[in-house]
Amino acid sequence: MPEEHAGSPNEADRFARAREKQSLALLEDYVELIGDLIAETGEARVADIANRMGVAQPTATKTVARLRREGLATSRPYRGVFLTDAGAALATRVRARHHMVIELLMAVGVPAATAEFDAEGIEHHVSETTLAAFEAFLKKRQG
Amino acid sequence: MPEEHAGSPNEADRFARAREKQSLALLEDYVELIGDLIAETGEARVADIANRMGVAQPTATKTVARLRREGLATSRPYRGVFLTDAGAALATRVRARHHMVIELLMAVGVPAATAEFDAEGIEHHVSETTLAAFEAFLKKRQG
DNA sequence: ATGAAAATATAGCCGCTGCTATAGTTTCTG
DNA sequence: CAGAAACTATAGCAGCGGCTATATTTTCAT
Repeated sequence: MPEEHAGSPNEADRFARAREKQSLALLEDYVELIGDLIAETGEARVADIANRMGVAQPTATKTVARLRREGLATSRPYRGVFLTDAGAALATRVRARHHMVIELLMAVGVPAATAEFDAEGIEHHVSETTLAAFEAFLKKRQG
Repeated sequence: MPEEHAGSPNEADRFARAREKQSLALLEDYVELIGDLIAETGEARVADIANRMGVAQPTATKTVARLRREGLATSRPYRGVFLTDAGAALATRVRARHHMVIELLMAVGVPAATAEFDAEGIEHHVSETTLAAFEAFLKKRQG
């Protein structure tokens, strides 16, 4: 018989889930940003990605390599970066969730600038269930 | 003159802030957990910490060493772990924020179990400003 | 009090995400 | 079209946070 100390849903599981979400967070940010760059300027160059992410250029290069390994992007040396179908689909989902989090935060009274800052970290940990709840809350409130 | 492409508050700054928050997240989790263990059982042993965090024992040992380096905890070999004043103060703040996030999520319609899961990752990215907004929202709604 | 069990520490491995320095390509310009 | 500038890739370093395997210490029972 296990102990089941504090929080109801197994504490270790909660932490494990948070760790897992975190490992995907960076990929989600990159995919969203690459999608934005392509939409804005027609292409996503490593230098632009690095600049917008606020990291050194080799860091961006390395992460793009990981995106390739994960099947989210393609790229040829000295050329731009492109999203695969999976990458584009992820970008779309991530962008929608990002905006929803910002809207929810503002709806409960968080100033816009703060909402944009905090959303950057929060979004990656919002589950489908929570996202649906946010959507319903916003709809009821202003719909 | 900088470009200022997409999001209003400098995008790179947002990412930098999220990375910084993330680097503190693990320490916050450990400090909160150690405080809980001491409150519940009178002491925090490495084995218990590892078990509750869902990691292997050497991982917990290593992180406790980091807590010591950061001035948040003390420990002597083969003995329990204790919080410094700074560690205890952090634990209190973290616990309060954690509960506030769960309450806010439930207040906007997220099921309790989901709220507890998602809060584990979300809490670390909630700023003081956002926390205050949550508090005001809850007060107005049910106070 | 001694030997077994439990707890902790140490060593050494891995991948990720940063970084700087430098080499190699492409692109632009005079 | 050649040299400079800009961009990208590669090499190599560091810290973090996982892991397993193993050594050490403490605790518990006989």
